[in-house]
Amino acid sequence: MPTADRRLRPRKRPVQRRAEDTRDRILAAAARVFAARGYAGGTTNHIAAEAGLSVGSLYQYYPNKDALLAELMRAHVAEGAALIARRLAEPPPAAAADDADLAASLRPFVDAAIDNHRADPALHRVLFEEAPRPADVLAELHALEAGAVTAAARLLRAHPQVTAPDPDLAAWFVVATIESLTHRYVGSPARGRLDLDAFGDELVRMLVAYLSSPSR
Amino acid sequence: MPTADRRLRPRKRPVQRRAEDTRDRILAAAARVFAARGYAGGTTNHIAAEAGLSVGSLYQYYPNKDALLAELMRAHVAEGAALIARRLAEPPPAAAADDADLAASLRPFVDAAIDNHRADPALHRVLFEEAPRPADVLAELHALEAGAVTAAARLLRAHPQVTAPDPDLAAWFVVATIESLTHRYVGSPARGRLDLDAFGDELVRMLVAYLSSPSR
DNA sequence: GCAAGATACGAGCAATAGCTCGCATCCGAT
DNA sequence: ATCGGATGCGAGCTATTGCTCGTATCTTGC
Repeated sequence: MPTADRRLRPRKRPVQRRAEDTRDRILAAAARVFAARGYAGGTTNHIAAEAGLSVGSLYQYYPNKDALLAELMRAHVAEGAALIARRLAEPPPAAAADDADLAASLRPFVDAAIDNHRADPALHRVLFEEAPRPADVLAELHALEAGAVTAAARLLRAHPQVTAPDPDLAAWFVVATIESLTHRYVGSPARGRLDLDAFGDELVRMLVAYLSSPSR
Repeated sequence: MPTADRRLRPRKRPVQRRAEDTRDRILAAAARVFAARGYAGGTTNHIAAEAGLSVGSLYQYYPNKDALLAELMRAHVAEGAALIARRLAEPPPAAAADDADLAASLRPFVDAAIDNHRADPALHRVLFEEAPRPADVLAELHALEAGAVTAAARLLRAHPQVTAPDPDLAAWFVVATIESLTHRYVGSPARGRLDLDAFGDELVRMLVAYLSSPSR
């Protein structure tokens, strides 16, 4: 059983170039091992071996197994945030009809979600489902989601064809739907019958229909 | 590390009344312990203690830890199947407009999903996210989902106001959306701001909008 | 009341995990 | 060239886990 609460941050700052490489090698190895063997099955000895190092070296840079996991989570979350920021920064394609406009606005969110899952679905699953998530990482995650919901709500308010009476609620639904369905899609047998682009198209279609349906 | 592949079925059929009670007590204790401490953290000794028994007794009825998990999964899946069957058997409320009709048809699926998650979200999470899922249970799960998709597709074809060009694809989206969003909802901080009924209503609204949106 | 099987017990075994620590090796500043 | 700190090593300690097995207790049919 892992020793629970210690520093989850690296125990030592590398000062030589060599050490920095080592640090990265360990983290990369951890990603591969966790993805392949799961959290419980991915032992620190496996990770060290995969990195071509001894356990001792591993523990010079990471105080315990959970620290490795936390670092991977942080990296993945940061990458996700960067991904969506980049997508949003892209100039939106010229708008045509109203619906097309809304669809174009939603597309960056969908594409970002797809990108974030496509890279390494197995690792993603281990990080955000199987593994125990330390409180601070969970908080970071929720903050990220809250940010996305806020951004989505602002976007919905700016689009006149959005008929949802409560944009905040609708925004939560939009974000949750994108995240959840993408996640489910990549780990589903349905993937065989439907390629990623078609999936994204259909997802956008559903959201547009939901948001611009005649109000009640 | 758990011994991987052995019989996952109980090792001994109880013949006395007392034993049957014991079997049930063990399973109930396992549910509580797994829900509270996760899969890895829920040890067989914990479970035995929680059941007020010794480990030896536990192993008279379940050959190993994974068998307990498999049994819980089977029970949960069976309950889910029963739940949806019951909901579908209920006489649908009298139809009004077309949209209301479609909404009424979708409602049983949504309610069944909500029921299935509401009972014990923590256990549900452990069973279907954290824990290793044996192949046969996974297959059973996929079969259940495939069945739901088929039923949904049939339903969609029968509803004239459904504009989706590909009912099979739409059916997958409907089932995936219901399952995933419900799952996400029960384990989300958003739950505070939105009660279950309102959630179900909004979910149905989204699906109706998606399915009956003007075709493109 | 009694035998025989069913049930329950729990100390302890074997396996394996996370992690330490004393020592070897390497690198860079002087 | 050398010296000191940074880096790397890996046998092995400690803790814990899943699980066994010999024994004790209870139930039931006669």
